Amino acid sequence: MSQMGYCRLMTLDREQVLRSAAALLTRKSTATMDEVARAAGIGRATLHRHFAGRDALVGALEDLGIQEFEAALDTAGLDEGSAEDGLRRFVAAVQPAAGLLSFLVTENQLFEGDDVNEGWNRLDARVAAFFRRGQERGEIRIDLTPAWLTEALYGLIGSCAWAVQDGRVAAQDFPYMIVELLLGGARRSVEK
Amino acid sequence: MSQMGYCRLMTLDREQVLRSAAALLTRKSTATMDEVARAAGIGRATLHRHFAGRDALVGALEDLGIQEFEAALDTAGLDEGSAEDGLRRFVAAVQPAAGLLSFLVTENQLFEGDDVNEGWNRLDARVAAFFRRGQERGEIRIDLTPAWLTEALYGLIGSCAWAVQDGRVAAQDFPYMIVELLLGGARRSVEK
DNA sequence: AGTCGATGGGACGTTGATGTCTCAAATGGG
DNA sequence: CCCATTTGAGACATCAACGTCCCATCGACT
Repeated sequence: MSQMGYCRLMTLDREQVLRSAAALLTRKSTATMDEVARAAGIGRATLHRHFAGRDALVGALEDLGIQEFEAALDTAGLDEGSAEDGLRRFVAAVQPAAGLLSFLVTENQLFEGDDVNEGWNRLDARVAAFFRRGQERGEIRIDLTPAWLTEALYGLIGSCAWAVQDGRVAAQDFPYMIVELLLGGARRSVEK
Repeated sequence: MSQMGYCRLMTLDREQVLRSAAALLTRKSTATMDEVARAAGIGRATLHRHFAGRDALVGALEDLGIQEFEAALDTAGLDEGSAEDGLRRFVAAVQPAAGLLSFLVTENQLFEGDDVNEGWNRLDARVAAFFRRGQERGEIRIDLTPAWLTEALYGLIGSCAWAVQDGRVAAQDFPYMIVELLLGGARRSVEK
């Protein structure tokens, strides 16, 4: 009747399975349930005991991604200091989850928007609000809408995550490449 | 047995089928062969007479995308005038094919890189060379590698195409949003 | 040692997409 | 007006992935 130890072990396993599934699906988004199970070192039956099906797995992955994204937003402290420093801290904090986020974004795109997880709306709103505050404080251009800047940030995170995986960008340059391009742009100006 | 819906449209050119397939797969990348056929206004059998299978269809779509991408590069005249003007012309020229390009990029990502169409390498090389020339002429920052700028351009094109499709960005702002962000960045500086 | 629960492997049946085939009907040219 | 070609629709087999189930095995706790 020792439910305590039993439950804790289960959740740990579930967490590990989720991590390895994220790592695999990040690289191969069409991976089979069997491949996911093998990658986690468990049998397909056990995988189905943890997650009712593929939808449930992707759903759990979605929750995990949203949670990590939100945690990155929280720990970054977007509003402390300049917009640039806040964004730099955020991108650095979100880097470990970048691949997962990229996977979830494309997964969401081909999902016929019935019941989208409202967590995305909350995150979008936080990021867009960050850019809007930057505009109000005169740090961010006003001719680029917060919605577009948010979308562009996601796109750059996904592109850079893929470039890192392909070896075209060094992992340590991830935050620099994204923030410098998003904020500073590629144009070489006199004062820089 | 008069099928009223189909009498009107006679021999549909392979080109037209490709166009409608591109338009559909851009929105729903997992569309069925049957859906592709219906979207083109033809039967599934006829679709198979034009393209041996799904792989052949995607391959033809790939060739079409590469061709349009290259045509955009040619008509834009990247090297005429400043890098900014060249990029602006190119993004405007590539806008009609942006959705297709986005589809092909993600399709290529989940493709286990066996025999990648070498057309992509050629296009990547041209774009990267454009950025490199901009660096040599002092117009482009040298701390952002041409490979990353190329990747970022693709990412921004895909993100903006999706944002336009979702109504978050006006179609007429497509070139402006991309070029301004990629070259100028979001930071509000004094001289701007 | 004995028991209980979890695991993994495998064997199902089901589903959805694919590719191939045939045939009737429609089209267009001669 | 007739005939060759093309088309759409449907039937059919195939295949891969999914989801479910069973059972032998293993590990942990008593």
